[in-house]
Formats: sequence, structure tokens, C-alpha cells
Amino acid sequence: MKQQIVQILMNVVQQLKDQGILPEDASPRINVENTRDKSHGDLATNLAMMLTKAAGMPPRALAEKVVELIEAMEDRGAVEKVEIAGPGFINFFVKDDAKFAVIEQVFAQKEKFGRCNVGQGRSVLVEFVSANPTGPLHVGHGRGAAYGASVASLLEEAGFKVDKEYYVNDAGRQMDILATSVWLRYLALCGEEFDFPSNGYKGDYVFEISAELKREHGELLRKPAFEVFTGVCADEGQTDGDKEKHIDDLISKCKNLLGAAHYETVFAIGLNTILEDIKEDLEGFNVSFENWFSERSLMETGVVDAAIEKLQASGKIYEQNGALWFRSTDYGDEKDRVVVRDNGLKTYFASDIAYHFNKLERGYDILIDVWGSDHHGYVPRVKAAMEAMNTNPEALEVLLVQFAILYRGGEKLAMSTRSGQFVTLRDLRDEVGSDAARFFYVQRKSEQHMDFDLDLAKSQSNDNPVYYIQYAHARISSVLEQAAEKGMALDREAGMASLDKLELDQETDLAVQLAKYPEVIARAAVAYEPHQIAYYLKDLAHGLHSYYNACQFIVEDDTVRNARLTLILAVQQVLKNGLAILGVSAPEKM
RNA sequence: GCGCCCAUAGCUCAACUGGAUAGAGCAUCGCCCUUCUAAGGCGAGGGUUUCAGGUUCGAAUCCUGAUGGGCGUGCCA
Repeated sequence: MKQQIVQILMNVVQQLKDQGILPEDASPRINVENTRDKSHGDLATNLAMMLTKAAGMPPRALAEKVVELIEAMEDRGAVEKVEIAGPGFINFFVKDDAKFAVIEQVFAQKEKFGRCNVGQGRSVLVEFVSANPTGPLHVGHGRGAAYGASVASLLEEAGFKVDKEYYVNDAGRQMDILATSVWLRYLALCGEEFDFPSNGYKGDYVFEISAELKREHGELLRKPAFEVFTGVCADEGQTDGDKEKHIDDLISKCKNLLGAAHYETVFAIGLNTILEDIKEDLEGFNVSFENWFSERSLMETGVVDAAIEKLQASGKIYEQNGALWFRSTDYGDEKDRVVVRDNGLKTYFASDIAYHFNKLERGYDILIDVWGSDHHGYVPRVKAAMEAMNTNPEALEVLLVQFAILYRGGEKLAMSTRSGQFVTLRDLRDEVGSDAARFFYVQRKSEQHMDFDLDLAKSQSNDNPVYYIQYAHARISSVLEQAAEKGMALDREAGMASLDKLELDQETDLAVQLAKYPEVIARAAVAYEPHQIAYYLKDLAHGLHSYYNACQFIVEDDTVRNARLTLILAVQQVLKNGLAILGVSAPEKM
């Protein structure tokens, strides 16, 4: 419908040029928008105001000329009436039967209604969550998970070919700290006595992994505590203590005393147990991934070395103080960055360069990374590396998600995986349910700081707008079911034939609302803003509830009844489609 | 210090990316269930869009500055 009006206006612009009112080289962007206020008609354009300079005419005078030309047209399609208003808006009133035409589209396309092709089949890799597998996901990760998954669905609806990926940081010091923590807890279970390192992982899940380790291997991996701790730097709080040095020494001891094979056993049980837990957790959150990409695999297959060589070939690598530096300042970064440390170890940044290069080599047109906003300083250097390797940095889109600031009873909550003080995503799901949590997270636009009051989320889960939307869906099911029970089951064909019986304001409102859905998808997708879907669905649900209260659907008159039931069935379809994008279920009963 | 992000009703957030009278939900106050699910509907009150300038037909939105908050500023991952 919007497209039709754009066509009409393009036609008008051409005529204005022909008449010499507009210069030949004028090529205005034709802007047709939905009106906010019904007295302004259904659609409006600001064309006259945009062209006021080019035409050298005041906006209202130009608008009158435009309206004149439109009214002179033979075929005005769905346009019933055109009006000029305000400073020079041209308002279009659309014929009712044209408004209800959308219902047929909904049934024709079913779950595909709303899809568009702005993506044109381009392939996208959406990487998100990617939390270190050193502990369970906490509620902070939940926002990234809900947002990333919804963005991915949204892009798919918009005609992109989408894969979702979780980058598993299974290499590096944090994982060694985890392995060492598991082993130390295991030693304690075996009866060894010592103080647990202040910098170790202290969560309960570490005990559980250690217990499993003991069940599987008995005392095979046991070493005396005095042997483990001799020669180890003192911990924080002790004289000359240094918690970083303390844990690093313990890692070395752990590796030496166990030997490579046994260390790998401990390492693997920690990694695998936690990764399995994360997978299961995300599944329960209705979030799935095509790939779980291992950082170690990058190292082992030499991709990191290859990437460093590629940078070297670009001449942007230099050596200083025994380390290899990447000259990212040449690409606008604040300072140069180390890729290989003086001790020969590659930095995390090095594997990240390799990882992004690898993503492009796999043939993706667009890379989307969903990161916590605390990593924003990281963006310029990754883009710099991509540019240095002759890949287009524009191909990478980093979406930053602001931290959820957690409160419990008005108190701000500090969270740290290391200390074991955090609320897990699983706890949240258990208490408020996956649907409510998914919706809650994605309701806010991602760059908004979000206050997350846990008590509120739990105690008032009934106030979560997700139920409002689901209720609308269930209500429709219920009405249709009762109509059938009364022997007045919906006859959709008859309904389609009698849509002219729909005369209430609520009915046209709903139809107009349905017609907006594909636009909302397209707009939300290119902006990476799933919250727009959430707001749209709230509006649509409101339209339905309002309609429900305004009249009876199951009435004696066949034509009216079938028309009304047909309309709400279409609404139900769109509610379902929208909820699916947000990863929320659409229940038949509540 | 420098860089990025944010600031809208009492609270939590929208505002179709520069459009018309800035909208929802909570919370407050009125109504509406012998009628298809009241997890609902209808209505009222509540605003100098943090502040000061600027850009233009037109600004919550863009620019400059100020104030307040978050984050970053490792040869950590």
C-alpha cells in the first residue's frame, strides 16, 4: 500500500519536472510514513516540505499542486482521499477494502508472513554469548543470549542466510585456572588440607566437577599437598603475597605433578562438564547454535600463526622489547597492540584476529559480533587487523549490549564468576520461566543500560508483558474452539467473502496493524533492534483485547461471525510469527 | 586526563531514525464480569525530553559546550 503511494508520488514528481516547477536534476527521497493520529489519514508524506527549496514555493502551495495532480490521475488505487494538513503534510486516506486485503496475504504466507528480502540471500555469521567456559552462565550473559538469538531470527526473516556461532575460549590462562581449581578441590576431597587460592574458581560447580573426577579416577590423581605448595609464591594476604603469581605457580605445579596426559584429563572434565551445562542451559532458553567454535582448534590448526604471518606480510608488525606488535595506530587505534608476548605466548588478541579472518574465509558476507559493552574498546583494533589483512572491516558489525545492572531489593549486586557470587541464568529461568526472561531482556534496546531487579522480575513475573501477548494468542484459540463446540466452526472461505461486514473501528485498526508487520520486521532487522518486535506485538495484542471487549465474535449472523473469526485468526498467525522471532512460545491455553 | 555509551512521566521504557498534540506498562484514582478466558477493557491525573546555545519550514532525535551516570584506557582472557 505504501509502495503504491510512493509510485503515485514519483509520478507526480515527474509531472512537476515536466511543468518546470521542479528542476530536472531534483531527485527527492520519497518518504511515506504511517500516521500517528487517525485524523491525519492512514499514510502521509512530507514531500512538499522537502521540495519547498527546490521548487521555490512555500510548502502548502506546493502541496496543493501535488494534490491537484493526484486528483487528476485516473487510477489512484487504494487511495480514497487526499488532504493537506499542518505545515504542508499530504495525508492519504485508504479505502477500507484495501485495508483488509492484508488478511489474504497472512493466510497465503502463514508462518512466512512478514518475511522480506532486504538481505538478498547474503550470508551472515552471528556470534554471541561466547562466555568463557569457566562456570555457568549468569544473568548478565542472558541478555546477550536473548538479544543475539533474536537478531539472528530477525535477519533470517529479512532474507539473510544466517548461522549462529558460539566462540569457545578453551585456551589460555583462565582455563588453566579452572583446571587447577578443579584439581585442588579434588585433592581436598581426597583428604589433603590446604588453603584454596584466593584467585581460584570458588563456585559450587567446581566441587561437583571434582567429585565426578574422584568418582571416575579414585585417588589416581592425588598428590600430597605439601608437594603441591612447596616453592609456590605466597597468596594474597600472606607476607609477600601475590595472588596472580600464586595461582600461576600452582598451575605450573599442577601441570608438572600430573604430567601432560593427566593434566588433560582434569582440564577436559572441567571444560566438557561446563560446556555441556551451558549448552543445556541455552537450549532451555530456546537458544541454539549451528557451530561451537573452539579457540584451541585455531591454535592447533595453525590458523593463528597464519594470521600473524599475514599481518607480517602487510608490514604492520614490528618487534619491540622482545614482543611482536601490530601497528594498529595506522588504522586509527589509540595505541599499538601486542600479538606475541616476550615469553613467546600469543595474546588473546592474536587468536581473535585469526578467528575473524577464519570467519571470512568460511565465506560469510557479513560478520556480526554481539559483545558486552565493556569490550567496546576492542572494536577498533579488530577492525584494524581486518583492514591490514586486506579484508573489508565494514563486513564486521559489532553490536554492543549494555550491562544489565542487577539489583536485589534495591541493593546493587556485584557479580563475579571467580568468586562464585552471581545469579545464574538457570536460576532466573527456573523462577520466571524462559518466555518471560527472553521477553524481558529483549524489550529494551541493546544500548540502553538496563536495571534488572531480580526481586521484581520474580515477584511480578505476572506483570511481564509477554503474558499479555500470549494471552491474546490463547484467547483466540479459545474463541475458535468454542465456536466449533457450538457447531459454528469458522468457515474461512465464507469469512474471506464477507470481510465487508467488518465495520468497527477496532476491526480496521487491527487490519492496518497487521499490514505494518512486514515493515516492522524489515526496519527492526536492518537496525538490529528486536525490541521493535516486542513493542509491535504489545500493540497488536492490545488491539485484539480491545476488540474482544468491544463486541461478540460468536454471533448468530454467519457472515459477521465468519468475518470476525477470520480476522482474529489472521491476528493469531501474526502474533505467533512475532513471538517466534523473540524465542517465545505461543500457547493455545493459559 | 583521553575515548566510547547513556540521560524522556513518581518507576521501567518507547517514539517508525528530522515530522503534526512526545506515547505505553507499572504505581495512583474512577468505571466495566448472569455475555466467547478480568493474565482483559474504557477513562482521569502525571512532561520546560538533564541544562545552555546552534543548525532549519520543523529537533527528544543532528552539531558545540556544560552537568550527572556506566564502561574502557594490560606483553589479562
